[in-house]
Amino acid sequence: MQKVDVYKLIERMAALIRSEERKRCTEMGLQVVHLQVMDYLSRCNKYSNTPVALTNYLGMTKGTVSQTLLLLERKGFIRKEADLADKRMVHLYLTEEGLLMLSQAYPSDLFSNAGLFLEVHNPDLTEEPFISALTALQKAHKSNSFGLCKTCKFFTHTKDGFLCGLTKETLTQSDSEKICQEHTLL
Amino acid sequence: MQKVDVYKLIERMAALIRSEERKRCTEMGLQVVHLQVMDYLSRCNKYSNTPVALTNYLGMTKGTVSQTLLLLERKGFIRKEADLADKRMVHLYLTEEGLLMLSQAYPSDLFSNAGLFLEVHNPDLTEEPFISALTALQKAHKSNSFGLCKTCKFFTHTKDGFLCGLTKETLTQSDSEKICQEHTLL
DNA sequence: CCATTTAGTTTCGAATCGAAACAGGGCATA
DNA sequence: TATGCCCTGTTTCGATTCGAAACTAAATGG
Repeated sequence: MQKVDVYKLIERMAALIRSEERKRCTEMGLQVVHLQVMDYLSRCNKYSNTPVALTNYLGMTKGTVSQTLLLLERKGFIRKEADLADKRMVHLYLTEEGLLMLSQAYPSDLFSNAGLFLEVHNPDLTEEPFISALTALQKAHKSNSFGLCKTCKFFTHTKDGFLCGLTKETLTQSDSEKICQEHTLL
Repeated sequence: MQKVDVYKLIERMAALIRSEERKRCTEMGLQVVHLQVMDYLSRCNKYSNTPVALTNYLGMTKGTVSQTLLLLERKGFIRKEADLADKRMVHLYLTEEGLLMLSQAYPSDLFSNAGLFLEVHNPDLTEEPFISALTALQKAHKSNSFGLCKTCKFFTHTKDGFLCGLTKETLTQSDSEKICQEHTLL
């Protein structure tokens, strides 16, 4: 089998998801980028909630990201906080309103319905092939892979929890399941 | 296993693909929507190359699609042709320049590199789980599923080829492997 | 034959988007 | 400590996207 075909299938799924997202966003008076930003902020860890990380994640220019963040802040969906150590940096947080809006605009019923179909028609389907496909894609992606913290090569177990080998900080269970901009495979 | 998690993985792949697409488009002086439109036109069949189909496929309003098409036409990437039977309808075609631009902007090396990784690290990976996931997503998607012609319930085999049960027209091999806006499962 | 639906365009104002210039903090090195 | 470079983020500009709504014209269906 041509392994490229797998990604054709994934692209088609991505197109369907995108279309659903767009319709949702239009109903809520949002742009698709807004949803992407808020979704990212809800799933990234404390090292990755900065405008630069967003710039890399979305593949846009920093000027554009700056504009979008300005608007989201005006609308009250996100909040900026200066970094105490490095005064150049800014950390972004979803507000209560932002979280609410995200939960309404996110097409979770599309996924849960599709999940139900799978449950019924393909009960022995496992996550493994999808994890393999994601890992391969992350490796092929030239810039950052934006993977989950716990799948990073700097992630280690210690006697009382988890540790990031890059920042030497201890991590909580929740930290370890979030997206990190420093994520590196192998 | 929660089958919803499969779609979390797919979403992450979609985000990586999107980011790569955006960077490619920026380099080529395109908007992401332009690539999406041209990619769709290169993969849809003769029933589905109209502005309305694009509107449904992308989930945008028809006014926006009309604008985008105007620009792509000005740039010489697409060509419009009036439908002979129904004078309200317009058919869209990629020009030579459009095809060339598409082949340059499309992140095919990302997919072929990822495919190579899979070839090496997961040689017994099959397409089946991905097909199942796509089918489930198409069923869960409220509006059109935009699937391949040959997976449609109106698609039938005849003694000298293929037939669309909806239009009663015979189909070529190439037709049967393209995206159709009338695609219906089951 | 007339009302309704459908395909597509036009117009408007807000927002996106990339490019480029800018401000200012960190940091290395001389 | 001073200089220069890199990094993070903002601002400004003009072209384009985007949705909403009004519009034209062709098909459809009583």
